[in-house]
Amino acid sequence: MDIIISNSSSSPIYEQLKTAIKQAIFSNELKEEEMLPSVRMLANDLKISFLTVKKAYDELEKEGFIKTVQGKGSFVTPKNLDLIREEKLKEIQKYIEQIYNISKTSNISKEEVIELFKIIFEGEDF
Amino acid sequence: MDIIISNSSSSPIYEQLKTAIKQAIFSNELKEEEMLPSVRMLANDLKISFLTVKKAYDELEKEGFIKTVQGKGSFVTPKNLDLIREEKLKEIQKYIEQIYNISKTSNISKEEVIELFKIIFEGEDF
DNA sequence: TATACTGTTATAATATGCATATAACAGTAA
DNA sequence: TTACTGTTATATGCATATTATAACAGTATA
Repeated sequence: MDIIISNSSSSPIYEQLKTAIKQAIFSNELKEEEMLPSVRMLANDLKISFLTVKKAYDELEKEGFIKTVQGKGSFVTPKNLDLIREEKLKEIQKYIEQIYNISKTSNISKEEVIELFKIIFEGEDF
Repeated sequence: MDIIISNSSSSPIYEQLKTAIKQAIFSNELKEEEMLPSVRMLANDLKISFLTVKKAYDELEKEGFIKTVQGKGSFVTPKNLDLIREEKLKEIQKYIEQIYNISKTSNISKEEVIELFKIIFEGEDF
């Protein structure tokens, strides 16, 4: 698993980790039931605290992506297509929120945004 | 200038201020060369610290929206707003393209994207 | 059972960002 | 001079992120 963590990034390390691991799961780089690196190993590799890794793992478990068993390790949850879809929807939602913020402060109307949507989504009706 | 600041908002007060002032500039509620409320006046009105207002003003100046002169006040920069608009439209277009790519590869329908769009843009006057 | 891995928990320390209060300083205009 | 402007310095409170350290607990295996 190739993970690059940036200290200078505005987003916290544990968030960057979560994103990287989700991507690895989506791309099947981390397969179903596969064990993730142990919190200490990964922390060591990335030169960060194991507590930060644990925080990322804890949240990934809450979101249903992995399952952790004390004494054994953390494992990729058998793929749940609905979960992946939900995740992608959240991604899209974030983009739309960014668009909303830009339009709000740039005098760009909802209709103009819709027009762009139409062009990119190829002439289908909204 | 009607500005509403929410303490419970997730975004910092100075960001909310910046957004509100940009909107006022684009809507021509604040006209070119017009003086903005003084940091202390506005801080008083909004029941916040003048340092918070100053932070917002400082960033707005860096972004080219206003110009501050010590002893006189802060003034709306004469500006080619159309140029800013064009740049922002291009930014939005890039985001929509990203959304298109995600939806295409994740079995997410155009209708679902529109639904999200509606929820986020809902009830806003443009 | 001893060991070497796993994860868990508690505590303390540090850094950063946001926001505040206060006080003093500096420029502008009447 | 007075009364507005903005500027700067210092200190405090608070939340979040991250860290180090140490001790504890479960699992697998030689």
